[in-house]
Amino acid sequence: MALRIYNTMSSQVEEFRTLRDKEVRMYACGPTVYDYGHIGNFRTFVAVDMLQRFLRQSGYTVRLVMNITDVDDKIIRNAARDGVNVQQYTSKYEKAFLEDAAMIDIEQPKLVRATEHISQMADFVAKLVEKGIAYRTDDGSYYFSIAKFPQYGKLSKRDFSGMLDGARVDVDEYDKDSARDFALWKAPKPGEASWDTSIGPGRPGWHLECSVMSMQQLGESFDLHAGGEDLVFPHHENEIAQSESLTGKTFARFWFHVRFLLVEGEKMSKSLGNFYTLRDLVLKGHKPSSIRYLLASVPYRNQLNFTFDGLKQAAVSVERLRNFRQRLTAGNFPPGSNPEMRTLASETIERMRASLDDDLNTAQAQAGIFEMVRSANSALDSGQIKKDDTSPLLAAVEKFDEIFAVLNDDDGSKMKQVFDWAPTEGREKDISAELREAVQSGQLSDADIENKIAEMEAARRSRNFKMSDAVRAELSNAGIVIENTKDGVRWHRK
RNA sequence: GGCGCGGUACCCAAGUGGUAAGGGAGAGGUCUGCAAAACCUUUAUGCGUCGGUUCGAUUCCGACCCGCGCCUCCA
Repeated sequence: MALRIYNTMSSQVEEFRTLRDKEVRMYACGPTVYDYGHIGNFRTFVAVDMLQRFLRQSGYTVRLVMNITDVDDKIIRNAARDGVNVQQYTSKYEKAFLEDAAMIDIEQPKLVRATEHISQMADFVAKLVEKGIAYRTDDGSYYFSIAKFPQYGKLSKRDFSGMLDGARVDVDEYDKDSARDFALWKAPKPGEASWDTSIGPGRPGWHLECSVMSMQQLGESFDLHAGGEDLVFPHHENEIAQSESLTGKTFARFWFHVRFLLVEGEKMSKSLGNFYTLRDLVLKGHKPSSIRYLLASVPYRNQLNFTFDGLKQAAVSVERLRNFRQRLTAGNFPPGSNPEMRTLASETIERMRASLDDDLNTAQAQAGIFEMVRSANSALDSGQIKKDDTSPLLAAVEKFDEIFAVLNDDDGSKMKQVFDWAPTEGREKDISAELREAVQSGQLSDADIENKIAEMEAARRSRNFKMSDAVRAELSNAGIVIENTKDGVRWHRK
């Protein structure tokens, strides 16, 4: 069995194959850093992250490159509005993006920035001009002539043959030859960022950076190119046109596109009031792990309906997995082993792998781990788990978390970062009671908590339940949950 | 209008030509000083509607209804 994955280019699920044996070279279209990232952005990035993680788990070496678009119309406009230069403007949001990505455990890829590749982009345009594929207009802009690339439209399955007729107009026109020709390079406008290059002053068109940087980092042909579904056209179509007409080689073999999500059943938009950045959700008191879990729980090609109810459900699901892991690590078990548990663990690992091999069916992989958790909890209750059984079961949990990455119990410290950030943007008023509580629970050190628990246990031994309940309530208010079990006290942060 | 995706229980959401995974929520129970965790039972004769193919369809085909996406540098 091997990974089978949907390829937008062929419109079908294909067996994933690499150009170089066990090495995967992939490129993901990253953020345009003009604002804080929203959960739609992060759905895509989480999906790419899980793909990357699963490829590693499957034995591949993965080289993932992601671009940061740090110059475009919105950036130029907003920077001007704020009275800062482009670099000052984007560095703030790039930093925020990286913090956010780390908050939901996205492994940081190799990052490349558009503004650091301006001269390479200009050279790229010059080569296209030499080949007669690109042309310059009188204002100093450069366009790609789609008439010179007959396969144009092959990714998005569009027929541009009608458009090609329009390309017969006089090349000396001021404007584009054809309405569909796209800008490779934009001539400078007053007050806009501009670079002096071998092809003249100006700034790059959006599509160019991805062609230039991906090929520089990964070679003229590489394995997989990823992004949100909206990028299929025109962005990725244009990247293919530029790249393949220059090299004559297949640009990327697999095209991986993540479907847009819905929020409370509707398209996320500012006008509908259902537009949320990652930080908005944390301010409301939601844990990063809940957010990641929810984003990860619907297979990437399906529409995901992101709801606050779903976020609560995700938190409970994560809690269930964490509790299970804690039961296994903290419990005392009699020596020996129960062969059924070893079988259960290996079957679960196999099932998760098969599910993910099937075009990253994350929902099925989750079903697999939960079925194991129920069976094993049942065995735990009836004392059928022996000392040697914990490690295979925990290994299955680890396999799951290598991909899903939601079991690390560090939500408190991550939420603290957002808590500390809020006042710097005048958003103190948006800090919810839930966030305050979560941050508070992070204030108590493990040692503080252990001391309180010792106090409580002493009270319970002397059957001073009033005292015991008081300590429980105190810890509960501080965001700490105490569980008394026959194997002793377990605790965790809410 | 063109191209594409989807409609599964109270909610989220897999899946299959042979009779519906998983999670949450609800109800009942076991355990329990309290609390929590966990387990057991239970909740879709039903998978948008109507036809068709088939021994048999939720799964294939057709029509229709509804939702969504791209066609505008929104992931």
